[in-house]
Amino acid sequence: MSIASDLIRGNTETIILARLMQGDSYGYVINKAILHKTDHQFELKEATLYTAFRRLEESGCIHSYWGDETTGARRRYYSITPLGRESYYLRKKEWNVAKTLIDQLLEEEINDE
Amino acid sequence: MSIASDLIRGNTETIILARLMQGDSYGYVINKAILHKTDHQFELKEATLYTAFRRLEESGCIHSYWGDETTGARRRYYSITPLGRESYYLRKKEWNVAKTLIDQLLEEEINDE
DNA sequence: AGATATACATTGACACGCGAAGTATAATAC
DNA sequence: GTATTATACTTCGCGTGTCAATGTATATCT
Repeated sequence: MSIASDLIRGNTETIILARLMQGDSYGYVINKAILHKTDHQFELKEATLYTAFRRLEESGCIHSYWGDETTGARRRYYSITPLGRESYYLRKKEWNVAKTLIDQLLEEEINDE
Repeated sequence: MSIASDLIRGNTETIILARLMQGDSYGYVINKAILHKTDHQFELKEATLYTAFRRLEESGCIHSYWGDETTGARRRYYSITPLGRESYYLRKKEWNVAKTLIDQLLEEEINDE
């Protein structure tokens, strides 16, 4: 059972930020890490990943620079900014609030009064 | 702190189904119930609610009929179908899986290897 | 030489949430 | 008696995020 797009929506950026909290990295590796961490149950699609990077950079949450690889394909590295860290904590808090509310609303209670 | 649109996305239909698991009801009351259940922290916007009803009916998860009120505004009642019940359980399962995966991915682990 | 893995980018379609505006009836206030 | 508020549903159009598809480019493996 794969995870529906509409359910990760609103979390992709936070997922990326979480990864960058551990240190600078780049798209391909971040995606592989997500795949690995979820036992291949979930992956961000490339287009989704790279457009999320754009948004995060535009909003000042991350900063990018080209790696100095002398071999292999070029890599665009990303590092999280102070604003990004702040945003990460806030988003996590929001997620936890939302999670609780949704759990509450999905209950099939027999009587709620 | 209100709940972001992108975070409830994918759950609105399940929320409605959860309400209808308790018995037939209509839009206005369902919305008030949600508001009440979450201590006014969350409500489905009218447009969202009613378009979700449309989708659910189109997909055969719910069935609607006009109430026979002799006074007040007309009410369109909804009842959940067997398919709707099935769908409700499935969506809840999916939500729980997604929740776990997302929680896992949002962890700011110091070392994951 | 051809296939596969690495690595990033862009376009266009699609779906959902929602602000805004509208319709209609009944109850309450002044 | 009319103005406001609550009840109740509907539709239009915009914004945003996901993703399939396609393309570019390099290195390694067979």
